Amino acid sequence: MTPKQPAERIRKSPEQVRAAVHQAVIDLLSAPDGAEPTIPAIAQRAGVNHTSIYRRWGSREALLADVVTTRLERTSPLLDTGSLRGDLLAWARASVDSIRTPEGRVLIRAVALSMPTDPDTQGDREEQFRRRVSSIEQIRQRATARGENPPPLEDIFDQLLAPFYVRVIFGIDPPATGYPELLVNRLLGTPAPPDTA
Amino acid sequence: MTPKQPAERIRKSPEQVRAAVHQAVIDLLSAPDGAEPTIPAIAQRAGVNHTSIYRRWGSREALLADVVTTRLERTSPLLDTGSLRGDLLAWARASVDSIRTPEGRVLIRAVALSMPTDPDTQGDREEQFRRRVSSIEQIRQRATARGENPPPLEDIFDQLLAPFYVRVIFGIDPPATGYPELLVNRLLGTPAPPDTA
DNA sequence: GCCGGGAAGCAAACATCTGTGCTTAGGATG
DNA sequence: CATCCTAAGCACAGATGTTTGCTTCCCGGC
Repeated sequence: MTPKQPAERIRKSPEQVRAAVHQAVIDLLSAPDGAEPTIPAIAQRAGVNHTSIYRRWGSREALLADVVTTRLERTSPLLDTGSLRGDLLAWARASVDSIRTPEGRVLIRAVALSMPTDPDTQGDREEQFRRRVSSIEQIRQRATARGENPPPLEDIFDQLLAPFYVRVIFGIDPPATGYPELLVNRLLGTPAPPDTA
Repeated sequence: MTPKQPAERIRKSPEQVRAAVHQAVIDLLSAPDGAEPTIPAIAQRAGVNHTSIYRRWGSREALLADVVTTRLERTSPLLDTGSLRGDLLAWARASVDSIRTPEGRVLIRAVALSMPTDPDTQGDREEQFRRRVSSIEQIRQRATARGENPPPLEDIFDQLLAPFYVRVIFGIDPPATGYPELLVNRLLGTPAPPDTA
């Protein structure tokens, strides 16, 4: 039996709870059987009482959404390279790098899984969708401001975003080299190479 | 209150149970909150005892997989049009039609959701994946036999399959007209238009 | 330094899901 | 037509997840 010192009984601050729970969610989504972790399991892993989670987030769905959006918003540097092609390439490269990590895959998957199908939450779904494509939208707007003529959002969605998501879902690794370039070239056409292809 | 005749107490035959349960799964996946239905809920909806489901399928995952594969295998006519482009177009049209129906969306979504992430079931995942792309593979093989030179599976996957899945997941309807043609043209190149570009 | 709001922790009730032993209907076989 | 075997239904028990009432601590303002 574990020695139980009375001093162990320290209460975590709200911020500590938040951080611990978020990390636990990521860990549990990444590591074990890939199944959606239960709230008691998350609580135990985070070392917090499960009631804290229930009271704070209310449901596992809300918790998952919170974790995912928090993490995703943290990883969007979205650098301005000065051209539409450059921006899209940078974005695609960042995405490919992301889905090469377990956490990245987990987040993408969680986004997909947390998208509800029912008409009730149509608003939520659109909100989620807009969040997910907001970087793309910014890239498009910048391009337009520059006088470039970016493809419609739907085209970028189909050709750039979709392959990432579906590969993550099916567990198909992206090609080892040149994948971002391949996708962007497909989308924009091959860029009149100055020397070689 | 519903009139409860004692004659209601009829036992369903195994085949009736199977059909009722399958239908209940589809209904529950389609209709209510889109969440994954529980076995008791499925049993109630199907009008069978939940133990019958537990004993027969063992787990909800297995049940879902059974329903999905059964349904999907039923809807794959896969006609031979005589050319790679024609076959792909037919496939894409069938897919678009499919994801315009609630049941089609539900099935796609269920496939995506049931794909496990963990390395333990790597075999299962590849099996599932192969099942899902088997029609594509057949189309490719037929094309090769004809002397045509079909694109690699991965390209078809990225450009034809991926948009369907991701649109279903995010709830984005495909363009009203010309979508299958658009995707196939992107994949194969525009087919030497006789009049205009 | 005292007080009050907010949130974490605890325990226990509550609901729900999962699984088991048993009975019995229904169909196949002889 | 009698019998056997499979699987459905029933009742109940065990496990797990969810929720609530209450206490205690931390962190502000006064």
